[in-house]
Amino acid sequence: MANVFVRKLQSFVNLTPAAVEALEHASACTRTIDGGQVMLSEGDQPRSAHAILEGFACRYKVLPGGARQIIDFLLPGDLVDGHMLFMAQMDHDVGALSPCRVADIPHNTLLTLSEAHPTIGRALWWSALVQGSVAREWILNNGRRPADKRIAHLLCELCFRLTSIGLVEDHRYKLPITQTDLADASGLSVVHTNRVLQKLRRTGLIMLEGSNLTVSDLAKLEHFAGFESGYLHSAEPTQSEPGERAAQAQGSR
Amino acid sequence: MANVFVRKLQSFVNLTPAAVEALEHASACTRTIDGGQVMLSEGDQPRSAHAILEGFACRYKVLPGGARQIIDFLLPGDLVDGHMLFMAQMDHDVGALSPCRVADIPHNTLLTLSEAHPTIGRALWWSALVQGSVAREWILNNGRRPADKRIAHLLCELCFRLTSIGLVEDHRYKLPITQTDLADASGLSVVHTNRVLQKLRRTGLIMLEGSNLTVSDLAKLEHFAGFESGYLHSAEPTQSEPGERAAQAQGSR
DNA sequence: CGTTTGATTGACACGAGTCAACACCAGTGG
DNA sequence: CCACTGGTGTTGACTCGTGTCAATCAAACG
Repeated sequence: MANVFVRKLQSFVNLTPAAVEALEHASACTRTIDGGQVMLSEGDQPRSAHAILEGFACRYKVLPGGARQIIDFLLPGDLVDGHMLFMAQMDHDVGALSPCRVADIPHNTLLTLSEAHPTIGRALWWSALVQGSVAREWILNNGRRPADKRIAHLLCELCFRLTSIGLVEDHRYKLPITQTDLADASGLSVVHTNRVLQKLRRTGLIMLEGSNLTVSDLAKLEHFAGFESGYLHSAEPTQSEPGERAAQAQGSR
Repeated sequence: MANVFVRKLQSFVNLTPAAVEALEHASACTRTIDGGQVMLSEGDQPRSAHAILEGFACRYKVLPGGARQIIDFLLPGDLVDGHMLFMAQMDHDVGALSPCRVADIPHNTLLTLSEAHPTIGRALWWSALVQGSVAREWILNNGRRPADKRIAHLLCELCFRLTSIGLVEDHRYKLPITQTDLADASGLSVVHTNRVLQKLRRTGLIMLEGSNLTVSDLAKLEHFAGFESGYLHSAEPTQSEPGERAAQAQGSR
């Protein structure tokens, strides 16, 4: 019933019904953003927090030379700038990869809610911890895995995260991401990324038609990539009932 | 007067005198660990939090093949496992790089203190946010900077962080870190790390005698590495009085 | 003294980057 | 309706940064 954002927080911490309703109410004010648009820039001092309800976005940093490194992908349910509740200014950019619908929640509101409902504050805190954990895994992935496993691992992570919000259907999910994005996320060049993807397809580990990715044998891909979902600290153990969750996700607009 | 850990939290959030005293009291129970020892392993479920008071440590993850990636360096004042207040189990290892003195603070105590002194909870939260921010910068550094700038950037970060706790004296600081560690942190091989270090020395950017690193012209090194301290979200702007801070640090055992 | 750990070298191999075309498609506008 | 455009994917040829292997050295240590 609640929106993806609230449901995700719920999966972290057991929110009281009152807290859920308050959050739901607070995140009612939404806004859409075109794909390719910049949502937040380095140095920004937003006065409200943003949660993604629909669409894909990403954090990234840009080097003087123009090189870009994607730091994290932001999926429906993710809190974009929770850290801005306390920090002075953004230390990275956030851009929409596809058209996005985001909820705007004023910092005041969020802070007030956190005091009224301690579970909310804890959920936000937890969210920050998980994002940190994911970032650490990315350091490992980009630092010590060869290109093919690196990209495979990234795809596994996306698959896992999308599954938990019911966006994977029949082993297939939409990836509104260009090969350039994939390259910038894994620290490779576009050309090499292209070749690696071809190899993954030839090997039968993935199937790509346009922006639709099919992973017929997830276990095989995960084994190849050395993927273990522990670092995502998801509430549900690996063996959850994806059906039920998916149904829930579909149900809420 | 307070210990490094408390002082660092203070630099994040303005703790009340009562909070400072409570924290100081809570972190009075210390313990020493030999260099090279493992402090925490993946899967551990510690019942107390650990703060480093003296010595160097690092977070790292290990791949099945044996490859190791260092995720972060832990310096005096750093909270090692703040995330374990909420998470089920460690998703990475922590090892001491040099003999360390660490404070053990039971989770119960820390949680109780957080409720009694809201500023403490906020300081811990902030600490998690900063660690996340640092991790994101590492992703950029290891993903998009060439080997020489990568290592230079790492050295800049260490210099900056050590300066803020008064461990840099006369442009020189102790680096109890082997080239293997440096390699594992920057995602390079030991051999190449060695050659890069030689180049940095030849260029006059750094001076290495044993484990003592001297950076005579910090501005030059920072410029070369493209280092900007913003991501460390340090309270003090770049132009602080290192003299005073250093004196403080020396004073407190 | 042997032993061990860390630093250093050289030779060589290979993964990944770069450059430059070209193909394909969706818009877009004349 | 078709030419033109820009973005994305795909290729090939070539270069170059890093990794690997193996040997040597230096310092620390029992």
